[in-house]
Amino acid sequence: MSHDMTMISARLRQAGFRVTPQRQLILDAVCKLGGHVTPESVYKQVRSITPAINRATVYRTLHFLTEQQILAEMALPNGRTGYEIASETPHHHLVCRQCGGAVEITDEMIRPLAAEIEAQYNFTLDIRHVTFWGLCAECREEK
Amino acid sequence: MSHDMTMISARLRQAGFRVTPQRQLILDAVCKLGGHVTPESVYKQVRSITPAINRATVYRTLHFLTEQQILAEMALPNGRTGYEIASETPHHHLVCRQCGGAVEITDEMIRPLAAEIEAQYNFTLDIRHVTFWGLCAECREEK
DNA sequence: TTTGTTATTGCAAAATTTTGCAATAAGGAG
DNA sequence: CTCCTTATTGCAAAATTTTGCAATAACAAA
Repeated sequence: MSHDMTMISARLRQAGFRVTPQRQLILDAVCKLGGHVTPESVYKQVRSITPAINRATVYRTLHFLTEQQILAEMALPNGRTGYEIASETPHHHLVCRQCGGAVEITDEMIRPLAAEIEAQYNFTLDIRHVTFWGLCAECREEK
Repeated sequence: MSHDMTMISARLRQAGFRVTPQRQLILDAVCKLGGHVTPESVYKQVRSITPAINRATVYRTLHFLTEQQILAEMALPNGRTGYEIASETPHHHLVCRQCGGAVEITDEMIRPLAAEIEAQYNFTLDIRHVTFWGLCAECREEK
């Protein structure tokens, strides 16, 4: 999953935000690294390209891009926060609290629940990413 | 929702853990404060009773009690982690990303999804607490 | 009660993340 | 191309959270 910078730039400017070199570098880094990245891994990756970036900017930009739905935030097994490129078709994770392994599940799976919540609580779900915890098959056997 | 210290003590000792004054104080504090507490609010509460406790112990104990399913961990609107007494009947939260308000939803609601995930992925869900994000009715109107 | 094992704590330092504020620079208007 | 407004960054300090290790103290067994 990659990113279309032209599209994204237009969207951001449209909304009154600015497209800075830092934001581009950070987004590139997330793509380059692929999968689930941490603020620290992004910082290191960007740093390997240029020293012209501050750690605080990485944190702030990661939050920002998440709000803009360009990235998705996710709970990592160690209790920290990870990020990934937000795909148009959202997906969710089953994380094993024993081995830390993660399995993806499709959005269709939780759609019925989303609809019910919406109807019953008049609450507009914004399920870009949900993490469920549990035990994977292997770890369960070991017990 | 309160806690039965006798019961809990037995359970912990049974599993080879120890029942220390710190753990009791922290559990008391969570109950006394009620609802969703933060590590800092627990620390302050305990401190107001006795200075005999360290901040690191609060963090470690909160984690520990969560693993023991005596507490439940939850994502707070500001991105930090909160805790609450784990009720026998688990429940989940809808958190509004605009106003930060939280609504509880019952476990029955997500049970069907849990069953499907279990069947399809052979993954034992451990849904003690799930947080869904979105927009509450009021905040949606304001847009 | 006393003793021995080892889970737990306190402490101090490191690691991670957030925040206020002045300086900088993106990008729309002229 | 130049100017202006103000969104964004860098910096430094604060706040939050985790971790290694030696000292302490639960509690099971004798």
